[in-house]
Amino acid sequence: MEDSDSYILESQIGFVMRRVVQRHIAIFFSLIPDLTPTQFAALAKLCELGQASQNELGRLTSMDVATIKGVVDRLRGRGLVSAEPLATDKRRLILTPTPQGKALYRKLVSRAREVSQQTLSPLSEAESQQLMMLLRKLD
Amino acid sequence: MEDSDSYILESQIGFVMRRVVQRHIAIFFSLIPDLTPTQFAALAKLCELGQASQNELGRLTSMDVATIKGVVDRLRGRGLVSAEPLATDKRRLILTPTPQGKALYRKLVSRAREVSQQTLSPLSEAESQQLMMLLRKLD
DNA sequence: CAAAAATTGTTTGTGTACAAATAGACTGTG
DNA sequence: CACAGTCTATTTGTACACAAACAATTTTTG
Repeated sequence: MEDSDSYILESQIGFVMRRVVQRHIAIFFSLIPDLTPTQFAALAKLCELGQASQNELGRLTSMDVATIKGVVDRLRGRGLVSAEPLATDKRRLILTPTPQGKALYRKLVSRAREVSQQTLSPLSEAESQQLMMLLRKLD
Repeated sequence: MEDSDSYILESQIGFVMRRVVQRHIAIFFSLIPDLTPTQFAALAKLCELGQASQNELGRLTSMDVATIKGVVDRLRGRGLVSAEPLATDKRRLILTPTPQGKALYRKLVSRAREVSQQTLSPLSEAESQQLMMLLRKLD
């Protein structure tokens, strides 16, 4: 019966994940103060693709239309991404990384790998793989 | 050498966690549209404690001073939490859940448990425990 | 006890994140 | 071909999240 007494906030998956994400973002910032994780994700995906519409980039990086707009605007504002409307489909805004965007990405990518590594550093290799496998199932 | 080619955004712990958190928040909202996860966390912890200063509540729920202020302001605005300065230490703002706050918490707590359960539903019991154990190490 | 240090809370500014509404452009089907 | 439905992007509003700076108040310590 004492149903409400058994709710331990600290044991809830959402609470723990929020804390782990906070730690991860702090590590990211310590190694890559230049960009936020979200901005880096958008830039990385765009560099991988070479080119994409804003909407497409949002879908591929799991960002809402409003969110990706803000992120892209900031990347454009810093000259890392250029944008122009597509002639054959006037709805779309085609994004391309600028040379500076590509250069920055190349410069940061090894540090980004380091971020993932540091985040997982309390775990063994086997544990890290286990964790990734489990998280993927919740994706 | 082709170092930058081997960065797979989708395999990075940060990216995957961001997606898992997004899914969790969506589940939370579907079952508990009344409050955000953050608001519920603050209310839950305050109900557990009976009483706390704003700063203390923030620390216990892993919220920054500015964040906890916003969250508490909204809970106060809805009459779920009451606040008054502490006589013996005029810096502190003592928070207490109102009767409505307590009632809402009691009403929602079983649904909150359901949120955690649904979030973990793609995993077996053993896998869920494994995941929680691994996440705790990253905390 | 007095000055230095620490704590609590507020404010401001930037950056996600999502819902909902809108406008313009395309696509498909009748 | 028309028009209903879909897609892309923008805008607005709300809610975290954190850094940095500030004021007021303890607490520490020399």
